[in-house]
Amino acid sequence: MAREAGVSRGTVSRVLNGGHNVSPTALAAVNAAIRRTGYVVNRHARSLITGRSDSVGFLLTEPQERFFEDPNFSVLLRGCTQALAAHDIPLLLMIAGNEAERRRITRYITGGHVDGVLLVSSHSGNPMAERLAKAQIPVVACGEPLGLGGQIAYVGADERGGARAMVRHLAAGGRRRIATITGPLDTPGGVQRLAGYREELAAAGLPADEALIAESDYSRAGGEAAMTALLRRAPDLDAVFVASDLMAQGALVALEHAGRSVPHDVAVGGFDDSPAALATRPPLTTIRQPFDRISTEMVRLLLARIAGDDPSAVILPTELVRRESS
Amino acid sequence: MAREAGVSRGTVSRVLNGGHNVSPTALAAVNAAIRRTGYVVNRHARSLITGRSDSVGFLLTEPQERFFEDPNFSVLLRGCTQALAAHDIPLLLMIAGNEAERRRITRYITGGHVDGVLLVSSHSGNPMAERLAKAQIPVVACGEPLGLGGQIAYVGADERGGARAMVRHLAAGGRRRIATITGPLDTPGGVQRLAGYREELAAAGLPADEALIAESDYSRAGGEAAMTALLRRAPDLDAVFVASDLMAQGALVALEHAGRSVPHDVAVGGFDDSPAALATRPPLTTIRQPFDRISTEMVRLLLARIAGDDPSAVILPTELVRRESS
DNA sequence: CTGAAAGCGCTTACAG
DNA sequence: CTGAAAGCGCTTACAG
Repeated sequence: MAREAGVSRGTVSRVLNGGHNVSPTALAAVNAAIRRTGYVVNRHARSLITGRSDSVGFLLTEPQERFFEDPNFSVLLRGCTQALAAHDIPLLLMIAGNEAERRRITRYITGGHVDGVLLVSSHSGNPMAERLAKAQIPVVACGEPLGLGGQIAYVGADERGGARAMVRHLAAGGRRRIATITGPLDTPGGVQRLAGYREELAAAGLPADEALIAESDYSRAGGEAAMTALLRRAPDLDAVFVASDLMAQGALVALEHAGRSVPHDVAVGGFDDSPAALATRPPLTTIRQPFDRISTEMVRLLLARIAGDDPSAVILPTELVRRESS
Repeated sequence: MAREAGVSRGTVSRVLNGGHNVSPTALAAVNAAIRRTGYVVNRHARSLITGRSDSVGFLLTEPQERFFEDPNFSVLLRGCTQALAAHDIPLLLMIAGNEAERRRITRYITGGHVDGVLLVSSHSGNPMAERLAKAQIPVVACGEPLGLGGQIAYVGADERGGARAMVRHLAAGGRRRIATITGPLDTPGGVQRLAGYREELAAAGLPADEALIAESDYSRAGGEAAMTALLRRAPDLDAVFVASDLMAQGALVALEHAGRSVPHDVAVGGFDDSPAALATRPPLTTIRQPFDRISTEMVRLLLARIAGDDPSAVILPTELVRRESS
C-alpha cells in the first residue's frame, strides 16, 4: 500500500487517521492508491496498537422470555444498530439472562473487547450496571438506573409526563374509577408511571384508591392476571391505565372474559406504542415512546463517553396516541 | 504472564491453544498463573496472526418494518446469540435494509471482520447470499436460498410437511372449502407452504380452486387485506391456512370485521408458532417451527464451514400445535 | 510535512 | 516437550 502510493507507511497511516500533517499531494496519492487497490485497514492490527476495539456492545439483561415476547427490545436493538452503522461501528449483541451469563459477559467486556456498552434492561436492580461502572467501562443505560445516580449516563422517556397525559385523557372522557396496572416497582418505568398516575388523579380531583392499583411484570400473562384481580377487587372500575402495551394486550383478554366491552364499559390505555398496540382489538390508545430518538441518543452519549465526556442524561418527551380502546 | 508461570511465551501460547505438546507440569503452572492473574488473551493480537476474527455476523436483509413486526427474527437472533456464546464467539448484528447498506456491509464482511455469516431473510431474491458465496465467505442461510442450490449451506424446517399437516387437520375437522394465504412466492416459505397446501388438498380429494388462494407478504396488514379479498372472492370458505402467524393475526381481524366467528364459521390455522400465536383471540392453532434447533444447527453448520467443511443442508421437522382457532 | 524505527501481544515454524 | 526468534499490520513518537 505504501509502495503503491509512493510514500511511507507512516504517511498512509496519517491519511487513514484524519489526514493531518499530510501534504495535499501525498493525500491525493494515498487516496488514489486506496481506491485503486480496494485497500481496507486491518482492524486487528490497529486495535492492537490503539487499545480500542472500535466496536460496542448491546447488552440485554432480561430473562429470555421477555426478549422473545416484548417487541420494544427489537425496536431498540434495530435503532442502535442503525445509528452505529452510520459511524461504521459494529454492534456486538450480548444477552445475559442469568448469573452465569452475566459473569461470562462481564469478563468479556472488561477484557476490552468492546469500547463501551449500551445497557438495556427494565430492571434496575440488576448488578451489571454497577459492575461495569466500577470497571470504568463507558455505559449508557436505557432508562434511569435506580440507585446509581449520576454515575451512569442514560436516556429515558418522560414516563411520568406520559402517564399523566394518559390519565388526563381517560378522565377527560368522563371516567371516574380509573385503575392502573403497573410495571415492576423495582424498575424506573414501574415507579415513574405509577407516580404520574397518582399525580394526575389528584390533579383531576379523583380520590386515590389502592384497590385500583395492581403491580405486574410487563408480560402479557401478567397483565391478564392483574386485570382479573382488579375486576374482582373493584368491579365498578370504568377505565384502566396499563403501564405497557403488552400487559394491555393481556388486560383486554381478561376484560373480554369478564364480558366487559372496550371502550364502552372500560376504557383502556397502554404505554409504549409498540407494535403490540396495533395488534389488539380494538387498537390501543397509548403513550408513544420515541424509540428512534432514544436509540440515536444512546449511541450519541456512548460515543461521547468513550471519547471521555462525563456521564449525562437525556429525557425525551412522550406523546398520547389516540386509537379506539379509549 | 510467561514470567509469572516460569515458562516461555511460546509455551503459554500452546496451553492457550489446546495444550498439545506441553508437559503436565508446564500446563499446570500456566493454568495456575492464569487463574492467579486473571489473564485474558488479547484477541486483536491473536487475530492479527491467525487472520481470523473469532466472531461471526448475523445478517438480516429485510426492510426495517419486518424486523420490528415479526417476532420470528428476535427468536432466531436470540437462539444464535446463545449458541455462539457457548463457544465464546461474539455475534455482530448487521441489518441491511437497502442497497446502500448491503454494499457497506458486504465490504465490511469481505474485509475479514467476521469469519462467517448467518444469513436471515425471507426473500431469496436478495443478492447478498450470492455475493458472499462468491467472495468465499462461509455462509449458512435460514431456509433454502432459491436458485443457489448446493453452493450455500442452510437450515430449514419441513415447510411442505407442516403445511400438509395443517391442511389435513382442517380437513379432518370437516372443512371442505379450505383457503390459503401464502407468503411471497419468491421466498422458499411462500413456495413450499403453498405446495404442501395443494398436495394435501389433492390427497384429501378436495377440488383445487384458485379463488381460494391469495398471495401476501408475511405482514399483519397483508394478512388482513388478503383475508378480505378471499372473503369477497369465495364467501363460502370455511377454513383458511395462513402461512404465518402474523398474517393470521391480520386475517382474524378481517374475519371479525366480516362477522365470521372463529373457529365456528371459519377455522384458522397459522404457521410458525411465534409469540404472535398466543396473542390472538382465539389463540392460534399453528405449525411449530423448531427455532431453537434451527439456531443451534445454523451455528453448528457455520462453525463447520469455517473449519473447512463443505456446505450442507439440514431440514428439521415441524409439528402441529392445536389451540382454539381450529 | 515525512520517513525510519520501535513496539503493540500474540502464534508458529524452527532448532534443540 | 520447550525456548528463542521472526513476523502479523498497524500507529506513534522521534528526528529531520
